[in-house]
Amino acid sequence: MMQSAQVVKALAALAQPTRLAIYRLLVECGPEGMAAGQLAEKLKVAPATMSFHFKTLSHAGLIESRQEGRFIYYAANFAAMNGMVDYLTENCCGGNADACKVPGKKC
Amino acid sequence: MMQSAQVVKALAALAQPTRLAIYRLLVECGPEGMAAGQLAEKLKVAPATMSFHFKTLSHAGLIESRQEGRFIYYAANFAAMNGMVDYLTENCCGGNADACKVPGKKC
DNA sequence: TAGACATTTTAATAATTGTTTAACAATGGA
DNA sequence: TCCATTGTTAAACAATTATTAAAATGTCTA
Repeated sequence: MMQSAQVVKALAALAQPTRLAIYRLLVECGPEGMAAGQLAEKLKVAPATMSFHFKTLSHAGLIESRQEGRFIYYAANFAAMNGMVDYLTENCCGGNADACKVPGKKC
Repeated sequence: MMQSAQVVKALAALAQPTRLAIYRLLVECGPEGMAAGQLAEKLKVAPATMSFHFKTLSHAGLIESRQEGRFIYYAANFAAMNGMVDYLTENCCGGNADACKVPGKKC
C-alpha cells in the first residue's frame, strides 16, 4: 500500500491545470504514450515549462518515459493512479462493507 | 461531469498531509462524520489550523458540515471524490474498451 | 564531424500556501 | 445573564511553486 507522503506527492502533481491536462491526454493515449513535443504543441505550452511539469509528474510516479530516437515518449502509469485512489477510499466506513452507509458504494 | 478547475481544486485540497489525514478519517467515519474538535485531537493539530483546512476541503466540495449543538460535524462527500476520479480516468485509451491496452483495466 | 532537432537544466522572479497567535462569534448550562 | 466550551476569522511571516529566458545536453542525418 502507498504511503501518505507518496500520495500527497501524486495529488500535488495533478493539482495544477497544465499537469492535469497532460495527465488526461496521456490517459487517453494509453500505454503507448505521446512524445513530449507533441504534448507541448497540443497544450500550447512552452517546452521548458512542459519539462518542469513532466519532472513533477515523473517524480510522483504518475507518468513514465522512454526514449525513441530523438523523441521522449511519456505515458501514464495507471497502477500509480489506482494506488492513489485506493489510499483515498481505504477503510471506508470502518472497512465493514455491510455497515457502509455511503449510498451505492458498499466500500 | 466535473470541470478541470473544480478537479484541480479538489486535488489541491487533498495534496497536503494534514488535509489528506482529515479526509481519510472522515472516509472511515462514513456519512455521520466527526466533530471538528475530535478530529483536531486525533490529529494533534491546533484548532485554527484545522479550521483553515476544513475551509479548503469544504470549498473544494470534498467535505460537508452540519451543526449539532455546540459541535460542528464534518463528513466526507463521496460523490465529489467519485467525480474527481472519473475525471482523471475519463476517455481512457480513447474511450474504446476493446482497444484498452492497460493491463487488467478495460477502461 | 557538423548541423539541425528534441528536450532538459539553470537561474531569477512573481505568486501561492501553511502555520501561528490573538481576537472574535455562537451555543448551551448554571 | 454569565461563563465555559466549541469553533472560526484576521494578520503576519516563512516556505513552496510556476513561469520565463538562456544555455546546455543528447540524438540523428548528411
